[in-house]
Amino acid sequence: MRICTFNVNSIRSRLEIVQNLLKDYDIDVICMQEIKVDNENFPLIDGEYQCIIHGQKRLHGVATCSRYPIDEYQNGFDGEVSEPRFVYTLINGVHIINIYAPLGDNYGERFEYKMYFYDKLFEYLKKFDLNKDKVLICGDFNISHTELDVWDEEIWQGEVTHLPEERAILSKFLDIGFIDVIREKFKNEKVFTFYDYRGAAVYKNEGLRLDYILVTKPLFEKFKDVEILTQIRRKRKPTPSDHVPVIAEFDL
DNA sequence: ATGGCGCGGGGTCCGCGA
Repeated sequence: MRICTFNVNSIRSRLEIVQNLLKDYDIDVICMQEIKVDNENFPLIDGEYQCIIHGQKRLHGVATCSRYPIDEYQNGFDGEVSEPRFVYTLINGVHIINIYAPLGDNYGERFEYKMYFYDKLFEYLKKFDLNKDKVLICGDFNISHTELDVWDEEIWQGEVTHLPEERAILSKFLDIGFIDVIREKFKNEKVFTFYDYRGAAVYKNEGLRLDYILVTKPLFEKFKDVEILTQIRRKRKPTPSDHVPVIAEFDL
């Protein structure tokens, strides 16, 4: 089973890239973030895939598309009426949570909303037995966990995505039993999943790792490999997203 | 590609992203 997470920065602008990705990398499930479209106008990516969409006009939005049957789903947290940033699906026995976390800011209103978002997520996780269930959380967390996740630790010290409270949230996922499969593979190596469009960041390797695939131990036992498709970000045509697709493979 | 941001809304700029 091959699961991809990809912040597409508009699905309508990235349709060709996504379609080629599904085909070239034999993807079973794709979790997309920042689709930037309402549910009605979400394009058909491939007739083989069924999509659970949580979108709105212009900003944010997530969608999970699968060529395996989707046995259960929920788009949006319980009672959530604000920004569309969450889709849950149950696919092939794996509880897949697709998130687009708010960016936040330096201790202003958006910082509070980011903390609120993660509170809601941890609340949602209480319905699972993390020691027994196969749970996968993936997406754009908008957090760079450690110095290995930023291209320049000094520059990013005290900046949004790398604030102590944000880094602590990522550590909390690990504390309650999740495993960061990218970090598991690239133990002491700087690897990035985001490069700002501005300032030629990708050509200078000035990246951040903001995207994660976190899995519980029962699923980690089936983990085979993870790939970060940086080459797609480096191409000029078709215009890439500022984020990089990441694919994890499981023996399921 | 020898450089350097891209997206959607209803637009010929603005707000947003990180």
